[in-house]
This record gives sequence, C-alpha cells and structure tokens, in this order.
Amino acid sequence: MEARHANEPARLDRIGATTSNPGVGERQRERIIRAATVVFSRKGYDGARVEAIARKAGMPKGNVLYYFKSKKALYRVVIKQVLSLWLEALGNVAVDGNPEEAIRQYVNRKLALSRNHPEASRLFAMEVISGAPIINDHLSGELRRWVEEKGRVFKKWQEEGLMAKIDPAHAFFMIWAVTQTYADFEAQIQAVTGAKDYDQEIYSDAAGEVVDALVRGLGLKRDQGSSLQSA
Amino acid sequence: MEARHANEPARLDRIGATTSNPGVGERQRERIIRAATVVFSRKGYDGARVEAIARKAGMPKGNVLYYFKSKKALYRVVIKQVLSLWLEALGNVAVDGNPEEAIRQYVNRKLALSRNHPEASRLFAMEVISGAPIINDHLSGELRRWVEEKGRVFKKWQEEGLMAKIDPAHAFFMIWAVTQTYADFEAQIQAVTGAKDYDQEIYSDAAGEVVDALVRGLGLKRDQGSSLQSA
DNA sequence: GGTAAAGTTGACCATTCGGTCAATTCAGGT
DNA sequence: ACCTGAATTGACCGAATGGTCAACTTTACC
Repeated sequence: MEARHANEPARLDRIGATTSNPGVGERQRERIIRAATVVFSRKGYDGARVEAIARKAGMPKGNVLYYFKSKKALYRVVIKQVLSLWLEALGNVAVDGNPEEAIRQYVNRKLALSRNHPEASRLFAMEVISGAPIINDHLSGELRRWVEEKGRVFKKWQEEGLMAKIDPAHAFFMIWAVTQTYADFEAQIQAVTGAKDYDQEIYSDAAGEVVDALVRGLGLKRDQGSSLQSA
Repeated sequence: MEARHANEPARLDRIGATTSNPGVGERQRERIIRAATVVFSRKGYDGARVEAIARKAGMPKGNVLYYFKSKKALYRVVIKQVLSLWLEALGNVAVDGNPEEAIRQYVNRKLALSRNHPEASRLFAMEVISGAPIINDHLSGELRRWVEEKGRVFKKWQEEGLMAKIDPAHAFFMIWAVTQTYADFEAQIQAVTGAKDYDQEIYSDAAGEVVDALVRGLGLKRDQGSSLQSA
C-alpha cells in the first residue's frame, strides 16, 4: 500500500487513447469516478450510497474505499472534475470575430455540453443549489475573473452598438440558465413535451430556435466591418 | 389522538389573517412545513435531518413526527405545496392583451416568485433534477395541459407576426430557466457578481434588463390594434 | 374543577451506512 | 518457483438517524 489514497485527479484528462500503461488501479479509479458522477448527480451527496456507487462500478464497496479514503474525498474529486469540464467548455469565446457568430458558437458549445454530459451538469447544479459548499472558492475566483474578462469584450461590443445594453454578467447568467435547463430539468421537459427520443426531439429539433432567441435577445449583430466567417 | 397524521394540506392557502380558530395544531403544522421547506431545499431529501427541521421549527423531533407520520410524508406535503405555488404563479397569462405586455408581466411575476420564495424554487429544482420522482405525474398532467393551452395562444400570436417562430413549449422553458436561475443559482451569481445585497443589486437593478432581453428574444410585439394597457 | 382529548417530550429501538480490517488473491520481477 | 506489494473481498463496528412509545402537560368543554 503506497499509491493508496492519492486522491489526486492525477491525470484525468483524455489520455491519447490507451496509453502505454493505464495501470490497473487507474482504470478502476476512473470507473469509480464515472459511476460516482452518475449517482451523486441523481441523489445528491447525502442521498448517494457508497454501495450504490460500488455496485454501478461493478465492485464491492470495500474496493471503492480502497481507492478513495472517504465518500467526501471521492465527492471532491468528482465535483472538481465536473467543474473543470465546465470551465473548459466555457473556454475561449472568440473575441475577435463578429459578436453574433462568437456567441452563437459559444451557446452551441454549451448546449452540446448539456447534451453529452447531463450528469455533470446536474451535479454542478446540485452543488450550487446547496450553496456551493465545495466549489464556492472557484466560483468567486476563477469563474469571476473569467466573467470580468469576457465582460470587457461585451462592453466594447455594446459601445459599438453590436450588442444590447445588458450587464455582461447577466448575459452569461441567461445563457447558462437556458443551456443548462435542458440537462438539469430534463425530467420536466420530458414530461411536458412527451418527447420519445429526448436527444433527437429536444436537442436536434428544438435547440436551434432557442439559440436564435438568445442571440436575438442579447441583440447581437454581425460586425459589418469584418465579414470573414469563422469555420 | 384522532386528527393525528391527517397528512392533508388541509387549508394551506392564505387564511384571511388569524381566522377565528387557527387551531394550536394547525399553527404548528405550518411552522413545520415552513422549516421543512428551507431544510429540504438546501439539503435535498436525504440530506435533510428530521431533527434539523424540528430545531428550526423550535420543537423536539418527536413533535414533528407527531404531526407527520414520516419524513417522506412531510416531504410530499411540502413539495406539493411548492408545486401549487409554482402552478398558481404560472397563473393566468393574460391572453387577450398585447403579447409583449402579457409576457412581460408573466416574466416579472415569475421573477418575483424566485425573489420571494427562493427556497421553494430550489426545492422544486432539486426534485426535478432528481428525476421528479414525486411530482412526475403533475408535470405530465396539469403542467403539460397548461403548456398546451397557452401554447395555442402563442401559435396565434406567431401567425399574426407578433411573436418569433419558436416552439411554444421551449419559449416557456427559456422563461422558466432564466427566472429560476436567480433563485436556484444564487450562490453562483452571488460569487460571480460579488453582490453585497443580493435582493437589491440583482433583482432590483439587473432584472429589468433581463426581462427586456427575454421579450426581445421571443420577438414579442405590441399588438398595434389594441392599444389598451392592462393595469 | 374535573375529565378527556390533544399536544409535548425525551428516552429508547432497529436499521442503515460509512468506514476499518484481516484474510486472500493477483501480477510482476527475478 | 518464489516473493513482494498491490488489489480484492466480505465480515464487522460504531455512529447516526428515522421512527416508536409511554409518561406527562396543556387545552377545551361541561
């Protein structure tokens, strides 16, 4: 017992495929994290049972606690990974192209995130609803700075008349709210629309209109000066 | 012991003030429900401790279980009350006035709900994120019908060119997403904006811009024919 | 003021759950 | 084949929690 309870995300990024030596333990670790993300996102921290996570990962409970020294430690690892996914997708809003295209791209990327990682989205939502006990520092640190930075770009656009006059932060809140709702409130949307194939009917069919509405609402204009399209 | 474990919401509506006989028990019942709403909304069902609810209501645990036969029964009562608050506020979107004013009013009402009952909003959100195990029937029943009904009005507006062509259901999802985000994601918004006085800075100062953006996004026009304003 | 029901309270029970541990198996290096 | 550390597993423990209960107090009504 030596690498035990490392607790570090270690190398959670996409590995170039099956790298030389994923390590027996590393693979297990990842299975646990994946299972934990699902369970935590549906049940919340307290509702999640270690044994439920273990079962979903296909191993006895004891094994989970072998890799993570406690339920809380596992939760921290999971939620930090989710957060980094969030921040990463926030990524780089292209500030140089024309505003409309930039935001349209950004919203679409965010929507894709909700589509491909609904559990991550829900887990994040639960954390925040609960008062963000774990990630508060990140929100008032990294995220806040990120918003301030991008906000300056919005201000510039607004001065040039390329965007409606709206507090940049709230513009983001609107975007996040709308994109996340398709993951977080899936149950409600499912119930109300009666969609048979959520992925298809909601994301493929309806999402486009919503993106348009957001762009329109934020009053985003295509910069007339630079007519170059981004790929 | 006779009225014990009635479990019925009984008469939860606003009573005309202190009616003749609120009943000792009825008052306690309401205190418990109010406390439970807060605790459940922050901790989720499993995270909430009966004793925590009792303490917040200012009575020993045993007393809570005297009025509600189980934690789950209490939860059901609480969440149903929250749901009715939601549906009630959805209320009557004035279908006859001009579209812009109607929706503007509706959004403002929904926003006020988030402001005045943030716990209710969060509790509702938690339920839905968890897959709406309790209220699923209501969502695919009452709520769905309500959306279909109001949706027809939207369609009419759209045919008259008074509203952007967007699936009515999704128009609602957008509105709900944006308005709820100010209650549900308060922790995030607080962290990002660094607002000292959330109520003031967020709801009073910034909300207006957001309502405008929504109205603009949904492409709502003032009906030129009828220039009468609703109060 | 007496009585019966409603309400209050803390002690108590059974269960569940996170976490530990000793025993065992597996994998790799020599 | 042997050895060593990593990994696996199920039994087990203590704490916490939902729920019960019996004793006690308050309230309402005659």
